[in-house]
Amino acid sequence: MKLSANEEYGLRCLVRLAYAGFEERALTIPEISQAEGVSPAYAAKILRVLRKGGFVKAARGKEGGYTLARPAASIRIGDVIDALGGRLFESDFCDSHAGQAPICTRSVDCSVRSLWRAVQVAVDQVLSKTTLRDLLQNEEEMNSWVRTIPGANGLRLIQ
Amino acid sequence: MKLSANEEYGLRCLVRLAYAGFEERALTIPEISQAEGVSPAYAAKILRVLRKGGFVKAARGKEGGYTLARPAASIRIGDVIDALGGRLFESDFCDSHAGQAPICTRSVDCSVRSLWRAVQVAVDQVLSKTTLRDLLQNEEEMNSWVRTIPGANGLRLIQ
DNA sequence: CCTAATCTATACTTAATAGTCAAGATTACT
DNA sequence: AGTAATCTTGACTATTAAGTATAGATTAGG
Ligand code: FES
Ligand code: FES
Repeated sequence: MKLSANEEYGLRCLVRLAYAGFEERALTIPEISQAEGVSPAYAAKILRVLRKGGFVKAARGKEGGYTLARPAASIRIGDVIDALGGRLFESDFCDSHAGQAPICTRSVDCSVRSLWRAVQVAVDQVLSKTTLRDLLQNEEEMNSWVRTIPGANGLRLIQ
Repeated sequence: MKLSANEEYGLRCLVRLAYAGFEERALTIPEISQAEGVSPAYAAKILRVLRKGGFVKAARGKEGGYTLARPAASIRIGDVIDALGGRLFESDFCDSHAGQAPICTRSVDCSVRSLWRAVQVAVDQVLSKTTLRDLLQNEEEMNSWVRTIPGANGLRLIQ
């Protein structure tokens, strides 16, 4: 249960593109690569995932580059993370972790499964209510905003 | 951001040991291995992590086996998951994902970091309030119980 | 039409996780 | 003491994720 590199870099790239969108500007792979400190080839690989997910669009050739495919406010971070790193508790998780048994021997009635669902719901609670637009604020604004998420009341962000 | 195999199997083993504990019974590696459908060698590897984490204790030799190191009610699932799979948003995550730059170029004021913290808190909200004891109920009881977690009110478990 | 700047696709290498294997150490029982 | 059942350890292999390399396709502008 760890954030993946794809999730981290992918989201950072999107935020950058959203900012560039304010000035109607496209960003090229070299630009993004340098801004995030990753290799151009790796940036390209990440951008491809974002393009296939429908979050950004690309223009080729001179004067080309990447822009958001739709307004930042309509891009749910939950969807972005799904595209970049899959779900925490995939629907086939129990099937694929059944070892040699046909399925978790407790599968008809499994409290562990119930716990994973609860964790997944808790994560979705935050991610599905956050849009790319919400990430275009400074950290402090973001901290207060996140506390207003219903179901996440009382979250304490001091770590 | 995916559950790891260690987390899944480790937690399942622990639940099994908790049930065996009701009858003051130790479970051997072959027993656990067969019950969970994984190889004995793999079960041994997982049990080792749990032992090093202080959740189970082992007795060697004939009549040996594994038992819980302390009462199920005092084993926080959050701690177990930390031992088995690390944290979602490790404290050095941003440092180790800075690419060639010394750190995320937005690091003094990063809304993405704030989001990751919020997700981590949401996960902790569930896991730190759940003990192994809570997992010793059937799935339905577990579903209702999980809804009572403060801060997770209104969670909907239908997936 | 040619060129330079750009994205695209696939294959490759490296690192991390998942899972196996084999040799050793401890204990109960006879 | 001897034996069989048990855990312990470290090294090994396989699979997946992270990151690189290279050749090709598209476009603006001269
Ligand atoms: S059904 Fe998935 S852990 Fe039991
Ligand atoms: S500081 Fe971690 S993503 Fe910006």
